[in-house]
Amino acid sequence: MKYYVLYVENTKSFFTYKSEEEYKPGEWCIVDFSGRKRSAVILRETEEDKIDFDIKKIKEIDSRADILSIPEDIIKLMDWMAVYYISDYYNVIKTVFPGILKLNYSQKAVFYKELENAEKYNSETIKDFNDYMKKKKVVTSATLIKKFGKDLVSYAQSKDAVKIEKHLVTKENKIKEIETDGIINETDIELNEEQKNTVEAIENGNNDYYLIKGITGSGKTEVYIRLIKNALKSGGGSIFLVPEISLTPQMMDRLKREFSNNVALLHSRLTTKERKEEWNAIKSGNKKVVIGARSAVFAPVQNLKYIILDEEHETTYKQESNPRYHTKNVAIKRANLLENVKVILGSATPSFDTYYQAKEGVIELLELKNRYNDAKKPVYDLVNLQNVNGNFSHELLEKISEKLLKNEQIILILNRKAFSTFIKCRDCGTVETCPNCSISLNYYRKENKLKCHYCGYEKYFKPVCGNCGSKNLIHLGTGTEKIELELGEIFKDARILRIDSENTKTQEQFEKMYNDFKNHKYDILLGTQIIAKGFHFPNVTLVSIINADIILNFPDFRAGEKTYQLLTQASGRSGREKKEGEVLIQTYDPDNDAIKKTISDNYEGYYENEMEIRKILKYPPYGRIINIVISSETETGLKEKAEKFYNMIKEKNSFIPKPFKAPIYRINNRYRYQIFIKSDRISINNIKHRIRSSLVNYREKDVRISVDVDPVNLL
DNA sequence: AGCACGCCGACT
DNA sequence: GTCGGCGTGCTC
Repeated sequence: MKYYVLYVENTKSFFTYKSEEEYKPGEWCIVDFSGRKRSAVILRETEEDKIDFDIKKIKEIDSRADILSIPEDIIKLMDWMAVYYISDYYNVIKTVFPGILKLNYSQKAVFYKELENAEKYNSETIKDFNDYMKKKKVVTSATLIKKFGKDLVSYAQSKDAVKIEKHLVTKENKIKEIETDGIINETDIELNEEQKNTVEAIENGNNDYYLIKGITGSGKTEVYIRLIKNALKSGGGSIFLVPEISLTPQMMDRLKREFSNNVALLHSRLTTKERKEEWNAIKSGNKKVVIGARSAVFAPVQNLKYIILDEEHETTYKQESNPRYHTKNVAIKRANLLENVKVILGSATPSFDTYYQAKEGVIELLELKNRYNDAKKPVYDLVNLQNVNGNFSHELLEKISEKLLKNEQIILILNRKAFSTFIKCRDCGTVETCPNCSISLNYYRKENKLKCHYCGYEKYFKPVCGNCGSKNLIHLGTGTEKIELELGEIFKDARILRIDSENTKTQEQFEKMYNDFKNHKYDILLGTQIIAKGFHFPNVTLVSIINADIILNFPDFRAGEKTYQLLTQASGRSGREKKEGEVLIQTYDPDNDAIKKTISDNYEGYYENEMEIRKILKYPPYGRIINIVISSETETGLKEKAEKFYNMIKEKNSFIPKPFKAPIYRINNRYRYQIFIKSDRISINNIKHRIRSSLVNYREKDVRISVDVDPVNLL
C-alpha cells in the first residue's frame, strides 16, 4: 500500500490517501471526501511513519481520472512558490490553474458516464480502437464511426479528447492542419548585425539566463521572434511574457501573424472554458508558443526552450495578491527545474536588481546599442517648475505651438488620472476623505464624482464643504483631466485625446484610441504612464513629462529608478523615424540625479550611484526585504495584536523594527500595521521560517496577516 | 464547498 | 427547557 499527499478540489490544505496503484505527481484521481466524490491531484508520495494523525482514517483513492496530468515541473514549482512566498497551497493552485483545476458538475457527470461506458465496452474493443488510432496518422470521424459505432467514438473522444484530437480530423480540419503545420510566416525580416549577434549568442550560449539591454527602438522584438521561430523549427516551445496584454495590440497582431495557429494567447478575459481549451492545446503540444501576462509563466508548454520577459523592469510582473510572486523569479526557478530552458529578460532600462545580477555574472548581458532604421536620439530639455505659474511652462507652450504648426504630433504624460486628487475647503481646511480608507477622494469632473483609488468607493460631488458648509473650495493635485481642460483652453483648435485606465476599460476602446492617434485624428495624446510604453507613432516629435516629481517623491527606495525608467521609456516615443524628436521634462527638482542622468542618457552612471546608496542602506540587491501587513476592522487592540505577532517572529540574533502604523493607515475598512524586515540573504531564510510557523500558531479573531516577500510596492 | 458542533437569544 | 440563528472548524 502506498500513501499519497493530495490536493483535493476546493479545500484549503492537503489530505493523505492510500492506494495499491502507482501514481505519479500531477496525476488526477477521484476520492471520497467527507461522503462525496471529488477530484484530486497527486502532489507527492509519502511514507507511513511520516503521517502524524490517525492512520486508520486514511481512505483509499477511488479511481484514476483520465484528465491531462499536471507536468511534474509545475508541481515542483508550486511547492517552491508556497515556501518561498510564504503562501498557502490553495492560493498557489488557484493562481497556477485559474479555473482549470476544478471539475465542474457537468464534467463530473461526463466522468461518471465514462465509468458506466467503460463497463459497457469491454477492454478488447477499446484496445482495437486504440491500436487502430495508433496505426493511422490521420482519420476522419466518419470512418471511425463506420468502423466502431457512434457511441464508442464519442466515448473515446470524451475520455481522452486530446490524445485522439491529434489523429482524428474532419475534412476541413485536415486541410487547415496541413496549411498551418509549423510556421505560417516563412518570410523572415532581415536582422541587423547586432540583432544577429544577439540571437547567436543566446542560441549557442551555455548560460541559462540572458538580459538583452536594448535602447528603445533597437528591435528587441525581432530578436525574440527569431529565437522563437528557430526553436519552433526543431519542435521547441516558448513562453513570451508581456507586462499587460491588452495594452500592446500591435505586438499581439505581429505575433499572431508570425506564428498563426501555433500560438496561444492567455489573458485575464478568457472564460474558464476557453482557458481550459488553451491549456489542453498547450499541454498536448498542439500549440507551442504561449503569449500572456504573468500567469502565462505556468503554461505547460511541451519541449520548452525559452521563457522571454519583455520589459522585464515592469512592476506588473509582481502579483499584488497572495501568492505575491514575481514572474522573473518564477521563470528562473522553472528553468532550473527543467533541462535546456533559457530565460531571456529584455528592457531598455533593466531593473537594477536584474542589472546587478548581470554584473555579477549570474545573467549574461547582451546589448543592443543602435536604433533600428538609424533613427536619431531625442534632444532633451529641462524646465524648473519653481519658476512656472501653473502646469505649463513657456518652453512647453512654445514647443507645442511649434509642433502643431508643423502638423507633427505631441505626447504629454502626467502620471495621475482624475481631475484633482483632493478638494480642500478654503475656510475650514477640511479635505474630503474616503469613508473606508484614510486617503483623500479624487475628483472626476466629467462624471462629477469623487472616487477612492484604493477601495473603489464613489459618490456624486456636491460643491459644498461637508464640515462647515462653505462653497469656497479649491482643487489641488492636478490630474490628466484638468490638464486636458486647460490645454483645450490654450490650444482651441488642437485635437486632444486623453487616455488613462479610467476611460479605457476594454481592449477595443484602447485599440480604437491607439489607431485614431496613429492615423493623426488627434494632435495631442495626453495620458498617464500607460501611454509611455512600447508604442510606435512615427509622427510624434515632442514628448513632455508635465511633472516628473510624482514618482520621484514616492516614499520608496526605488522611486529614482522608477523615474529614470519612466522618463527614458517616454523619451523613446519621440522621433521614431526620420524626424528628430524632442523631450521636455518639467520638475521642481532639476538637480535630482535620476533626472540628470536621464538627460545625459547615463543609465550606467545612475545605476552606480544608486548602488552605493543601496549598499550602505542594505536595500536590495544587497539585502532582502519582507513586508508584513497586520490588519483588522477593529482598531482597538490592533497595535497589541501586531506586537504579538512581532514577538513571535523576532529573535535576538537579528534586528527587526517594531510594527508601525502603515502609511495609509486604513484601506477598505481595515486598519493596518506594518512590519518591515530588511535583512541579509542568509538570515532572511531563518526569519521566513519563523514567519511561516508563526502564521500557523497565531490566532487572533478578525486579524489578517499578509506577507510580501521581495515587495515591489512598499505601501 | 458542505456539514457538524456549539454558543447565544427567543419562545412555548 | 428547546428551537434555531450563524460563526468556526474540519474533512485524510
